[in-house]
Amino acid sequence: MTSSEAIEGRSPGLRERKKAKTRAAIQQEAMRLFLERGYDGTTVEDIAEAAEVSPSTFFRYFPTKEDVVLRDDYDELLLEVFLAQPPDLTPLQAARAALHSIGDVAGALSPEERELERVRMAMTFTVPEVRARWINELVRAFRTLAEGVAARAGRPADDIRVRTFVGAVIGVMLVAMEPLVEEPAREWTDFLPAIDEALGYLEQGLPL
Amino acid sequence: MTSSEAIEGRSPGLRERKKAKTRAAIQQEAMRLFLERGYDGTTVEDIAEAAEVSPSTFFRYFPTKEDVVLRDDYDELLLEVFLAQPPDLTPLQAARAALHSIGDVAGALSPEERELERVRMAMTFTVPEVRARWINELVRAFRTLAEGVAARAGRPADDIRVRTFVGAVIGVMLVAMEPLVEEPAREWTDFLPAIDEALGYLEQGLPL
DNA sequence: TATCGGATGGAAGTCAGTGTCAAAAGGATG
DNA sequence: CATCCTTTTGACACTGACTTCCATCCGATA
Repeated sequence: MTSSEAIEGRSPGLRERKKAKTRAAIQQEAMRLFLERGYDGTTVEDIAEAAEVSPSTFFRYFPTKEDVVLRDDYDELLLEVFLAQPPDLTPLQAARAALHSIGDVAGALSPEERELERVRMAMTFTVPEVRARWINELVRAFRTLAEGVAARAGRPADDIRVRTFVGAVIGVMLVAMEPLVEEPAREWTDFLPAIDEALGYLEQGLPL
Repeated sequence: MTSSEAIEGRSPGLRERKKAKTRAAIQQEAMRLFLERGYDGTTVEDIAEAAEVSPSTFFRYFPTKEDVVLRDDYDELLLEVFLAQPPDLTPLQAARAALHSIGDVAGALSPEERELERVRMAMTFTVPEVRARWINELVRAFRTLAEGVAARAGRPADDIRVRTFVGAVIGVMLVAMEPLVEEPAREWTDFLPAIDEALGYLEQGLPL
């Protein structure tokens, strides 16, 4: 047991590695097919076949078809980065700084990863059902973020002002990225300047 | 044609009246069953049977099961009321005034209508799939609202400041009403003060 | 009343998602 | 290497949302 633990410590073991590979293959093939035949034109069975697994295995990895598009690892990353910002920044400044860091991370991705992210985002904004569920993800992510903001502001997480702040940030990011609906070919990082500008207006009390 | 038009002008004709009645019956029975057995515990077939129509007719009136919950006539009402506000108000003041007017309208509803609205709202916030799609409705409604804001501010509708404003208002209303998730028995009008307070913080530039 | 067109019911089919069970593979132990 | 246990997998059957198509019915109009 001791030696095996050491091996697992270094690399996650054959079992885990295989799972990760299967998950990646499913997502990869799904995006390829979505791009080729569209989201609705691709059945779960098609994806399973392309990824060389059974349909039931598909659902073991992704609870719904939408989750193949939605599942990513950036939400928690965003939270970590936000929490790691210097404490002397205001919450809004911290949020903007965190966004820039995430943008740097995204910029350093390999071409394949970038392409996968691009298609993911295109689907997220283009397919109505997926977009609807994505907003839930956003709310959930920022609900966690509210705790960070609350800690930073020295207020309880259910404080109306904290909640208002978080809600405004959610809404602003949403509309700043909304042009993606019309231009699915763009990457979301293209919209970082727009988000930043919008957060700036928020900081100024929404001048009109 | 002339006489029939006159009649239609007064009352919409038997056919239209029957359709409205059928639509109302489906929604009514659906809410009753949802309250009784829960959303997932009620099939479309159950609803159709209770409303004495065929399942195919159900889908002619409501494209999806979720739409039975989401379909209402208040979105456009809210827009009308907003546009009718005196032009000397700022957009935010006009939004708050419009909300109050809507609250008055909701308060004047008959007990049956109130109850239906209450269940609608409870389902909207409680059932994940429905809530996800509701946010889309909200976005769509406020996309129209953006035009009103733009006109009021003397700016184009795609101006980033206008969009930011609208996005912030969406987000703020969203989180202000979010406690409905925990307390589905409440009516949404109970949250008007909270929404109003939140919009106030927005006006002040999100003090923390 | 006769006729036209929209609304309805019903049947058959597709696809997403769930539950179950047995076979296969992974990994630990002797 | 042989064995045993656990996890993963595939196959099957089933439910429920939603679509399509066609025969039928009924309100509107002449």
